[in-house]
Amino acid sequence: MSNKYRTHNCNELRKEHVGSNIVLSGWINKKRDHGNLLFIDLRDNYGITQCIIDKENSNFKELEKIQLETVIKIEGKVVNRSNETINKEIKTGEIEVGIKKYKVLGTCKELPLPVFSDQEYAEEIRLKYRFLDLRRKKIHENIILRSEVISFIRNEMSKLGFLEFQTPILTSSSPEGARDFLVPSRLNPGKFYALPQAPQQFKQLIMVSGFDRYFQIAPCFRDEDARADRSPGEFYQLDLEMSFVEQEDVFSVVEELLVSTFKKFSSKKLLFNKFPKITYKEAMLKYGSDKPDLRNPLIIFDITEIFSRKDVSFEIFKKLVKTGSMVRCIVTKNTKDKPRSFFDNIDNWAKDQGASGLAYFTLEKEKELLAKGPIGKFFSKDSLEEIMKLTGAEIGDSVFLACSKQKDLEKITSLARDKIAQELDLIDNEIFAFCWVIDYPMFERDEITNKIEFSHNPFSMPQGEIEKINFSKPLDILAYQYDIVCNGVELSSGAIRNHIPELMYKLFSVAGYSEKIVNEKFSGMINALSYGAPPHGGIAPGIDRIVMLLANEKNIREVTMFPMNQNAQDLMMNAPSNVSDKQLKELNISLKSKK
RNA sequence: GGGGGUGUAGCUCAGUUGGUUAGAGCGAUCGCCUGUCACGCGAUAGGUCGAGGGUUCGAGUCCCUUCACUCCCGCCA
Repeated sequence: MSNKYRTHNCNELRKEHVGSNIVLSGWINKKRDHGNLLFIDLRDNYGITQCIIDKENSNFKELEKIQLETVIKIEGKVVNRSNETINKEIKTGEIEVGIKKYKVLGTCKELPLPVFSDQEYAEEIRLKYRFLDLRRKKIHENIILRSEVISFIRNEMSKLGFLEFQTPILTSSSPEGARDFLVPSRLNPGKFYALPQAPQQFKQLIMVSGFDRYFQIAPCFRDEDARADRSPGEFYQLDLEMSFVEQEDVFSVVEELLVSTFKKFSSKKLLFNKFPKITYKEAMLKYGSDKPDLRNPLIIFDITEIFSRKDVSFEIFKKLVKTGSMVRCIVTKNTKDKPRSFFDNIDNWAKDQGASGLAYFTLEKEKELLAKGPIGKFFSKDSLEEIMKLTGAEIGDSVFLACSKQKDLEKITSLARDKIAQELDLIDNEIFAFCWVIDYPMFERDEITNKIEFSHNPFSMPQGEIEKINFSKPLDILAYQYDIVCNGVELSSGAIRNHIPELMYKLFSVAGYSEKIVNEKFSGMINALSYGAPPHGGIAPGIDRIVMLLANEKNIREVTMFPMNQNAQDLMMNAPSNVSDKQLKELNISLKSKK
């Protein structure tokens, strides 16, 4: 493409263009002014071309004064660079453009943050001037990567026989799950739409409508507090759903897709091409978390039984165990020679995390097996042998122990597993370790209210033969509910859905919802399921997190073009903002207090 | 809602035990410089030390309150 702005882009010119007259347009990335000779690095989306002008040219004085990031058009001639002046860092580094004429296309004020630098800047300023920030190399490339990943996924999904559909953005609020974003309805005063937390019900309705395989790069809106890996407001999922499938069918589609995506867009190795399956229960025991980082070789062991032995005299733990606490431990290989500070640092760190600390000892053999460390003396030789049997620990290894009630114990051992692995540098940053976490429980008991609640998704299919499910023991019911985890990041969750209305009423009644309420809140769904629904299931991998892993970023805002800050404000667009009284009146809304 | 961290020039940061007129690099402005690619050299401008209060002869520094940003917990079916 050649027009009045350019004959080439800023990454196109090579040796073979030497001698030709060309037109380039772009931003002034950097100037190097030698007084009688001026270098200008002209930048566009594609790259950088060095342009040069000297005092013989009448434009020289003006160009010397021009601000960085001004958009200009340059007419000139491609010239060869001598060997010593070739720049191998850029693709156009063998040539430069001798400037004949130039024109300013867009002026630029003094910059609030430099564009050409690789330095890190405060997010507040980056988000306020996001359009400048996005010109910077790294984030510019991240956003391009995101585009390429999405278009690759679209293409793959299409090849796999999935059809892409859009679903409504204005929908109804649902009682389960996260806090909704609400939108007042002008035509229905006092009533509200909700933005979808996910197209969950719609995608099931698509299956009931007879479309066999659906996908969508779907925006999801949840009004919850932010984290580094969680944008406030909105995020994107690769939402997909399939009819007449079992869990394994969903797994094989998603594995194929993720393996090809990660192989295409990253040089890091996949630890498993076939993702291992870990049950929820096993994950909580061995890793203390339902999003285990399998790059980390450390495993948590339950050794509660040791503390009912007579030859163990660690009374603090023994007393706690009698009142229902458990003891779990992490074994580190060959750490007997680590300095005392290593152990104490971890102990102190655990205290900072709100735990009572991490007790530890090291297994050593002098005349006979013994435990060294502050609590070593409380363990007999036999009890140590039993611990070694339970955990696979060997002489020279150290054992870190925590004692608490199950939930706190899981949390602290999970954190400790990460912390200790970091301290010992056990995590290989150059791999992706995927796994499935399966067999989630259908229900859980709320610790505060003591009520039975859905633990994940109320629309999931319970496991086992439907006639034989024991609803009087709801906590034992498992669901066909699954997550994909990669490097400790929860990438997606999905389920085989419950397509049988009677069964759904039963499950909802366990969680305290009457048939009437279910009919009211999920009328669309429950009604649809009563008119011939196919068995179906799906999953929804998070696009932002996938790109985050591929771009090797720890913060989701580094792969999001226009993110909000932690307080869900858009500093560039000034959202949220006040609205006029007229708007409020139309919506039949009055504010309690106005600022 | 709770805990941690940060806040000093347009940007990135330094600032000792509380002690004179708060510094550096980049950027800006002006001058010098024809082969740089983080060009170099010289000069100038630029500060409510986040805000408010307190202690003190004296506060960027100590104390209290508060605000903003960020990380974490809660929350996120």
